[in-house]
Parts: sequence; C-alpha cells; structure tokens
Amino acid sequence: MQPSSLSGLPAGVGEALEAEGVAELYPPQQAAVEAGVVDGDSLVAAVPTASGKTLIAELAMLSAIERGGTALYIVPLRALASEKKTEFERWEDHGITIGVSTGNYESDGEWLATRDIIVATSEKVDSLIRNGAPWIDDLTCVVSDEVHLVDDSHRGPTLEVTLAKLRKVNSGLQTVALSATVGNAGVIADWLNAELVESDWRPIDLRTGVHFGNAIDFDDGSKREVPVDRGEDQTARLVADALDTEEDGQGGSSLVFVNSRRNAESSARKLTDVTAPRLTGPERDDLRELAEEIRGVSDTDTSEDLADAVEQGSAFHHAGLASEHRSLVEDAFRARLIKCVSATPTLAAGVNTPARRVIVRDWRRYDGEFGGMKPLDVLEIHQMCGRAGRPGLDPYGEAVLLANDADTKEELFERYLWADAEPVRSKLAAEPALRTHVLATVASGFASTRDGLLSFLDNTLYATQTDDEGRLAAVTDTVLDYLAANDFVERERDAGAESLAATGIGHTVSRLYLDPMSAAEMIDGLRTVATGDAPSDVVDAGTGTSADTGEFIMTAENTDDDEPGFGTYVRADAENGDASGEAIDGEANADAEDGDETAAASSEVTPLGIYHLVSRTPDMYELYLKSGDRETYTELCYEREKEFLGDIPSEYEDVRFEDWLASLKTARLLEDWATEVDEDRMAERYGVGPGDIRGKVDTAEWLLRAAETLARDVEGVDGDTVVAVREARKRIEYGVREELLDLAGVRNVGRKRARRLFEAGVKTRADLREADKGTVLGALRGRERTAERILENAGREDPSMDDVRPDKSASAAATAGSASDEDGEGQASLGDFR
DNA sequence: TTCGGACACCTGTAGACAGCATGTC
DNA sequence: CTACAGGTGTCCGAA
Repeated sequence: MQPSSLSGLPAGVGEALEAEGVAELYPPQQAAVEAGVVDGDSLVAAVPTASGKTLIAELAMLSAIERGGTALYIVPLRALASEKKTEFERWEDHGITIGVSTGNYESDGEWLATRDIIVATSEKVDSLIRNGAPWIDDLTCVVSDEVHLVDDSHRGPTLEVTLAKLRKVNSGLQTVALSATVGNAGVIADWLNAELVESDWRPIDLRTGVHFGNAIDFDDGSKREVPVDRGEDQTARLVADALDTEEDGQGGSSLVFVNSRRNAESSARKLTDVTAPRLTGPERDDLRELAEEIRGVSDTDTSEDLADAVEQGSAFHHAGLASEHRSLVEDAFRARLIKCVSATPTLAAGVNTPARRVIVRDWRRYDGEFGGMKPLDVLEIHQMCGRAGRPGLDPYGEAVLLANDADTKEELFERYLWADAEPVRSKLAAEPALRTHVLATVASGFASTRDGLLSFLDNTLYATQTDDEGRLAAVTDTVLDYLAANDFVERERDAGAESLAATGIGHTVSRLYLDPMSAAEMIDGLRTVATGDAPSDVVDAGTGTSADTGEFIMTAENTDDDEPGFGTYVRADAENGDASGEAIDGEANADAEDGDETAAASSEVTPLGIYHLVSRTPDMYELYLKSGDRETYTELCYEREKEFLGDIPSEYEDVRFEDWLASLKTARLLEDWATEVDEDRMAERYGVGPGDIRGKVDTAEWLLRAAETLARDVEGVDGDTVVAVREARKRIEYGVREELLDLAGVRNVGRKRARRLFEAGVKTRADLREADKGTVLGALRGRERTAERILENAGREDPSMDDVRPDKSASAAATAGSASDEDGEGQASLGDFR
C-alpha cells in the first residue's frame, strides 16, 4: 500500500511521504489503515519501538484535520513533546499548525486553540481540563503515546483518567493508543473501544542474545564469537567489538544499560579506554569543543566527570545530569560523535537514541520495597533492547544481555528473550491516585454525586479489567472521607442520594494541580503560624508512647471527623499532645488567643520553615538520608526547632521522624540555594547531581507558588505569613539572599550579577537608576552592552555607556564580595539570614 | 620507611509530571 | 527473609 493511494489525507501528504522515502507502508501501518485509522476509527497499535508507530498517529491526525477536526498528541515526557513537535513540523508546509503545551513550555504566539495538532504531556492535558481550556471539547482525535505507561503506579492513573475524561467530553472521539508490545493489548483495546493491531514486525532486523564466555548466542540460533581474555572487562570487549565491526563505512556505537548512576559514571570512565584510541583527529576536536560546552552547563563534579569522559568519546547519562547535559549527550550520540553511552534506564524511555548495539549489563536493580535486587520487568528489558538498530544507518541492531555463568545465560533467555512482556494493569485503585483524581473529577463537574463519580470511574481501564467490583468504590469512599474532612469537598446525604461539590478551596487545589494531601499539609502548617501554635516542644519524648497517646488526645475535630483509615493529616499528630494538655488543634484557634509561651516563638516565619513545609509534602520527591545524615539533621532539627511549622514527630517514631529529616535535608538544600551557595558545593554537600538540584528548586518554586495562593485564599492565615511565603518563593526563584531580591528582579540580573552589584554598593533597583555608571560598569566586569541593558531595564533614562570607564574599585569590591561569599559559605554562616 | 597488591569490609542504590509569567553568565 | 558492585581501609610482604 502506497501513501499516495490513501484517501482522506490533506493534499500532498501522501506524495510528501513518498518523497521522504516511504514508498510502501509497513505491514503494521497497513493493518492500521485497514482497521480504519484514516477514517476516524479508534485503534490500539501494540508494536515494537521504531516500527513506524508515529506514522500511524500522523495518518490518524492528518486525516482528522482534513475532516475539519483537531488532534491532541499525548506524550509521557516533556522531552518527547519537543521531539514530536519537531517531527510534526514538517507538515507545516501543508498548512498544518503545531502547538506544544507542557509545564515549562507553551507555544508562543497564537493561542493553542488555533492549532491543528497540540502536543502535550498527560499531566498538562489533565491540568488543561481542570482549568477549562476551551479547545478541549473540540477535539476529534487524540493520540496517546506509550499508553502501556498506564501501568505506572505514580503517573499511570493520570493518563487513564485523562483519556476517560476526553472521551466523555467528546463523543465519537477517535482514540489512537500507541503501545509497546505488552501481554494484554486486547484489554486496552476493549477499554478504548478500539480495533487492535498487534505485531512483532520491525523494519530493521533486531537480534537479541546473551553473551557468556567467548560468544554471543542469539535467539535465532546464530552465534558471534567475541572472546574475552582473562581479566578483560566483558562490557568493554563488546563495545570494542561493535566499534571494530564496520558497516556502512563506520563502526557501530553502543548503549550500555546499568542499574545505578554511579555504575553509569564508572562504566563510562572505563570505556574511555575503548573509545579514545578509536577516535579520528576531527572527532577529537569536536569532542573537546563539546566537553567545553558541557563544563559550561554547570561547574559540579558530575559535569566535570562527564566532560572528561566525553572528550574521549564515551559518556554517561542519568537523571542527575542537568537537562542541557542530557540533550548535549543525546545529540552527540545521534551524530555518532560519542561512541558509547552508559546509561540508567532514563534513556530507554526517553527520546530516541538508537545504537547499533545495546548492552544490558545489569538486569537487576535495587528495590527497597522488594528488599534487595529485583529483576527488571520484561517490558523494560524489551524497551532497552528496542533501542538497537538505527533506521537508515544500521543494517541490523543487536541487543546483548551479559551473563557470568551458564546458568544465568539460561535464565536470561527464559526470563527475557523468550518471554512475552507482562500484562498492563491499572493502578488507579490506590489512595494517592484517587485522592487527586476524585477531587478533580468533582471539581471540574464530571460528577456531582457519589453514584455519578463511580459511574464515571467505570470508564477507566481499572473498571474494565478488575474482578473486584467493590474495591474501587471502597477506596473512593475512603478518599471522599478524606477530602470532606479537609474541606475540599462538601457532601450532602439526602434521600438516599449523596451529592458532592467541591468547596472553593477544593477548586483551587484541583486547579493548582496539587495532591490534596500536599494542600492539606500546607494549609495546616500555614495556619499553625497564625494561631501562634508553633512547635513549642520537640515532642514529649518521655511522656507517653506514641501508641497510646492517640486515645486520650481527642480534640473536638478529631472526634467529629477523624475516622480510622484515612486522613493522616487531619490531625495525625495526636502523639504530640503531652500531659500538659496544651491545645494543639490547629482549627480550634478561635480559643487560642490565650496564646501562651508559644505565641512569641511563632511570630517569626523563616524561609527554612516554609521550605520544610513544602518539602514534606507528597508532591516533593524525597532526598535520601545517607549515613551520618541522620545525626546531622537531627542536630539541625533541634538547633532550629522554632522555625518549623507544625509539629515535629517524635524521635522515637522511627519512620515518620526519618521522613521528616529527609524533608529537612531538602529544605536545607533549598535554603542553601536561597543563600547563594554554589552549585558544586551543594552537589557535594547533598550527594546529588546538578539535575537533582535544579529539579528540587523547580518543584519548590511550583509548590511555593501554590502555597502562596493557598495562604491567600484560605481562612486563618494572616497577611504577614502570605508575605513571608512570597518572599521565600522569590528567593528560590532567583536563588539569592533577601538583600538581593530587589536587584535580582531586574531583567538580565541573576544571582551572580546581583551579588556583584550589591558588593559594589549598588543595592537596589533605585540605586541602578542613580548610581555612578563607572561603578555599575566596573561591577559588571566592563561589559558595556550588558550594563546598558540592565540600566534600561531598571528604568534609567540615559542608559548609554558611551565614554564611561569601569570603576576599578567597584570591580574589586564586586569580586572580593562574591569571593568572600563563597569562602564564607561554610557551616558557620548557615542559617545566617536576615 | 614506603609502596603496591590482595582482600575484607562498608556503603549506597532509577525515574521527573504540574503553575505562572517572562528572561541567566 | 532476600544483592551486589564499587570504593575504601587494612594488612602483608617486598623493595
């Protein structure tokens, strides 16, 4: 079947595809067409990676647009959104417009509503529905990429609920779901009421095998001799073998999958011995340039180590890297400049980075819940293997698993190579997932009664595949109790039917895209300030055990609302009530004017306190406590106990206290960021990479903004607290101490420049308008253009720097200032803000 | 005394979405 | 209840 023979596509599209080299549709694509994908019929395509799934989606979307509709393409990662956008942009010549919408990026210019194709992450789509984006109910075609991710316990439910909502709002919506080959694609098709196209067909041959001893045994029965000398590294030998086997005039690149960041880094370092000697002169030059670029991204050890490896043609890739690092590595690998990448599973699920040979070195990974090394899922291994073979570059792809002994070799064959991927199972019926989605579903009007809610949930994958009818309802009821107890939802039970409505704050929480539990925690903490009910005591270690105190501390609110089994945060800290009988109820502040000794202590809200509040929320990913950290942070906890909002769990309550300390570690990281501590210092102090730091800061910024909104909207939080939250947020946003906030707000002035200006005596935006130009120029290291732009942005009437000479002393002050700042950033100055 | 190698013990463990309003060195 | 690779420290013998 030729593209140009297809009807229903915009004019010229078929021909354009043929011009791209698509002379004939691949068998799965043809099957998709026969199943009606260009006629608006829904479809589930469960086919291997790189076998033309995207084209199936394009055919669906383009034909839908030709019929006058619009299409939405849902991706699981932000990075994939931009990848797909770039891919689809080739249709702009045919009058198709593309828009992207993700958390950190939105197509500029025209509004998304005018776009034919919108690419967005599943969370963003969910959020757009919650916020009532007008174009959502005009969609005629939705594509869900990597739909097998509904199996993911954290993010799967979002995709599931979002698809259900889209289908409810748009009757007759064409749903095209693209999936990896999974055990039960048929169930997904049933759920979506779609045709199923399932196939193992691949455009490039993929051979998978296991290496043990002196050869790779492939699953097709063939063998390739790759002898490993004694003492020689197995991985290195296989990478060398691929590089030394020329196809198409070039050696093949390799992708090595390992199970930890550290292993990725050390593997990359070791493999430089293989890659470095095989580089050509020009490659060496390009790599040196790339290494410089990498060093420029961040001055952490991670960045330096990466640059060192890249210089020699090898690289590592994991989530500790800054996103710029990652894309530099990915691009250079695709450009065949980097010969080998050692990666954690990030790369298997991420953007397209194919290699001639994929080496799966580690097939087990540590899992705390499991209690040891857990074998990876078949699906995960298949995804990794699927990265082998670059279309158009390699005549074939090879995926090799490594075994140390014959038994392991057998096991790998049976467990992975000959096995089908696991079935996908919905994870919707879990409290954290439903907490969020039940609230959103009620808040955005998809259900107004308990029955309506349950019948909406009946449209999810969970409902189509479960045997246990009652479970979803049971969890839903638990969650409703929680939401009602926290005043996010109002329920009225009259005449048998139970009606549901989101409260004002419930709507806000839903729109802010917060986990309701995060919101409850933040509201609770913020109210503590207003009531003067700050933690007065780091818990009554001696008075009463946590096990039994809960019984005699029943506050008014507890007796009313606190039913067992939910609402950990309603007033979960009963153990904090000690024999003194102090009023600990946050809500009961009507009678709290009788502020005792705690009132004075609580009047001061510090950034650390606020950072801890958002850090202990379930929306903030936890930082590990390493050995020695427990001690460090316990100490910090006592030192600064007055600053924390809400109660501190007892030290004897192991798990909760550990969690609390882990949040404290995050909070201190944020405080460091807001006190201008250098990135490399922070990386060292917290044992994280630049990517982690930026991730934390980013999440904190989001949560702090949400906290600010909540503080404003909710009753019982005073104005000073709102201001304190705003300031704490701004300090995270700019990464500066308080005194630089004004300066850093000026465009083109970041944390570094603000500090230099400040040390030179230019301390405010107003100073910028009045200050001696020589001083400004000196502080900015004589950069005239920069100085002019900054003065202009500060509102100065005559920003011109013509004939201005940089003031030497200003320059010296600026340098000395920032230098001493760095030096003085030891522990002594920690916590020194004002 | 110093150095290097073998070996025992210790340590630490993958990933990354959202809001909102514009711009870092 | 469960692992394991890499890094670090220790001990020994040789130079």
